[in-house]
Amino acid sequence: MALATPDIRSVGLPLNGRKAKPDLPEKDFDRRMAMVLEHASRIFCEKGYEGASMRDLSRASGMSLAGLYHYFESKEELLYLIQKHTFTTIVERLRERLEGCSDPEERIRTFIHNHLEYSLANKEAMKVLTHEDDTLKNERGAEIAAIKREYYRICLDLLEDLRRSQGLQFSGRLAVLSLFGMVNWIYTWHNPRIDPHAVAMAAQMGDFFLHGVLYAAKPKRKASKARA
Amino acid sequence: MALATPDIRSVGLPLNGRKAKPDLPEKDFDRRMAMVLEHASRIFCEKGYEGASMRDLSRASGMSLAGLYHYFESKEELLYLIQKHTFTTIVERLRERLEGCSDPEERIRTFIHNHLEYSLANKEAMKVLTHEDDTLKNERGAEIAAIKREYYRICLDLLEDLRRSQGLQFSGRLAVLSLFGMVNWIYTWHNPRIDPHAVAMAAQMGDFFLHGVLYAAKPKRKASKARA
DNA sequence: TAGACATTCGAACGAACGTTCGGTCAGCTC
DNA sequence: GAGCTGACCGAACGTTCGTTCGAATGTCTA
Repeated sequence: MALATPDIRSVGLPLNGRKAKPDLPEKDFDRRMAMVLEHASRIFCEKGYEGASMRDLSRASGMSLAGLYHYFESKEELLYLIQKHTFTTIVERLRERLEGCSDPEERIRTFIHNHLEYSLANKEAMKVLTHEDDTLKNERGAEIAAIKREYYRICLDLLEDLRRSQGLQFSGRLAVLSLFGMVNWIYTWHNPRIDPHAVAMAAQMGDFFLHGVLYAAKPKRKASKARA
Repeated sequence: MALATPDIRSVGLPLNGRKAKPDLPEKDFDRRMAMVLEHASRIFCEKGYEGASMRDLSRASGMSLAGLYHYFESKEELLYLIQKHTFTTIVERLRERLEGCSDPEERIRTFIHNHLEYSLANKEAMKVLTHEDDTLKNERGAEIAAIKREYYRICLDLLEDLRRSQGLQFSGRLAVLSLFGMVNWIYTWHNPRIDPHAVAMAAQMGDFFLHGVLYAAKPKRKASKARA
C-alpha cells in the first residue's frame, strides 16, 4: 500500500524544450521529475485528482510549491504524464509478450496476465488511470483516449481470432468490455494479504473468462433461459 | 444521456428534525429535495464530487446558493443521500425479486438482471455511487460501506448456494468480485444506441458468467495451463 | 390582525485553490 | 571574477470554494 509505480523513468516527451547538455544534468532532471511523479501518483490515488492540491503534492515530495512548477507546467500535466506513462508501458509490454505466442487462447491468457501483473505491481498509478478516466480535456485527453482505443482494439482482435479459430458466435464488444470490467475493478478490492498474486489470479480469471466465452457461445446444454 | 435517476422520492431519514404537519407541506419539502438531488446526481456524475461546486448545483437546480442549505446541511450530505437512496433501492428490489425464486442458477440471473436494470435506468446515480466509493468519511461513510457489505454478502451467498447445489469448487470471493467488476464497469461504456438493453444484456452476461463459473470450476478439458 | 414559521435570497465570510513573481544560490564558462 | 543558467523557494496574486448571516417574502394559525 505504501508506494507503487516504482518505474517511472525518462518519460520521453516534449517537456518544456530541454536541450541536451554534455552528460549528467539531463539525467538528474529526469530522476527528480520521476520522483515527484511517484509521489503524485500516490496522492492522486488517495484523494483523487480534484481532491488533491498542489500543496499536498509539495508536502509529499518535499519540494516547495513553486519548485514543482520548474518541472511541470500545470497540475493537469502531472496527471497527463502519469496516465500516459502507465498506459504506454502496459501496451508496450503486451506487444512484446504477444510476439512469442500464437495460440489464440494462449494469447488471451497473455493479455490477462500482462494486465494483472502490471496492475498489481502499480496499483496506485492504475487507479489514477482508471479513476480519472475522463478528467483530462482537449489534446491531452484525446491523446490518452487514443491509447485507450488502441488497447481496446488489441483485445478485441484477440477475441475475434479466438472466435474465428473455434467457429464460435458471440459479441466481441460485450466480451472485451466484460473482461475490462473484471480486470479494471481489481484495484477496488485486491488485498495482497488474502488474495492471490498476479500469476495465480491471471490463471483463475483466464479460466473463468475463457470458459465463459467458449461455453456460452455455442449453447450445448441449458442456454439462456433468461428472465428473472 | 440527458437525465436519469427519475425516482428519487421521499428518502426517509432524520433530516433536520422536520415535524409532521397536518397534510401537504411535508410532501412539498420532499419533492423539492428530490428535485435538487436529481440535479446533483447529474452534476456529480459529470464533474465528480470534488470537481462540482455548490454554485454548479445552484445553477443546475435553479435555486440560490443559500437556498440549498435550507434542504441540506452540507455538500457531503448531498452525496450521502444520493448514495444511500441508490444503494438501498437496489438492495430492496433485489430482496423482493429473490423471494419468488429458488433455483440457485436462476437466483444469480435475478441478481444480474436486477443490477443491470437499475444501473441502466439510473446511470448517473450509479456512477456517483461507484465512482465516489471512498469519498464519504466517518459515520456517513461507514453507513454506506455497511450497505455495500450487505450487498456483497447477498451475492456471495447466492454463489455459495450454487456451488453447493452443483458440488463445485471455486473461490466465491473471486467470482463475486469478478461479477461486480463486469456489472459496475458498464457505466463507463454502455451506449443505449448500440448496446443491448437491460434484459438482453442481463441474459448475455448471465450466460457468460454462469458458464465461466460452472465450467471453470470442474476442469473437464484443458483447464488452467496458465503461464504467459 | 398579529405572530409564528417555512422558504428563499443577496451578500458576504475566511479559507483554500492553482499559478506567478522576484529573488537567492550553486556551478559553469570565458 | 563577471556573467550566465538551472534549480529552487517565500510570498503573494486573483479566483473560487463551502458555508453563514440577516433580511425579505409568503402562508397558516390564533
